[in-house]
Amino acid sequence: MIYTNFQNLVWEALKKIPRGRVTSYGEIAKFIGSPGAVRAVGTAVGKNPDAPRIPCHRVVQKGGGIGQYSGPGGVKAKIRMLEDEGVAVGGARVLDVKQKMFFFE
DNA sequence: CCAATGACTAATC
DNA sequence: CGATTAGCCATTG
Repeated sequence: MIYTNFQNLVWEALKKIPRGRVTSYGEIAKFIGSPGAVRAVGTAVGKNPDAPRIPCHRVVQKGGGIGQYSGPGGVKAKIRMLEDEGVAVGGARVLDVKQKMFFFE
């Protein structure tokens, strides 16, 4: 399986997210040069090989919503990993999202 | 090339 | 707050 360039860009962006921080699909889309391709970004993230180097669980919805997670454990595991990294999560939502949200440079 | 799909977002109800 | 609708774009068959 050969991955597309779009997917590589998305995963490159994911690797830049520091531990204990989260980002939104929209930010990634903007960073890779396609501000409106949030749907495509979500699809690309979901197809990632789930390698340890790609922290796909640090990607949440713009308003702080957890969103989805295709890995083992689903959304539940995603929340757990975030909390484990120091991101406070209440229900299916990041509490201090404005503070934890990471923006690419 | 056309149609369907999906880890999104914003607007409405 | 949850459900629905409509736009959005890259990928896939």
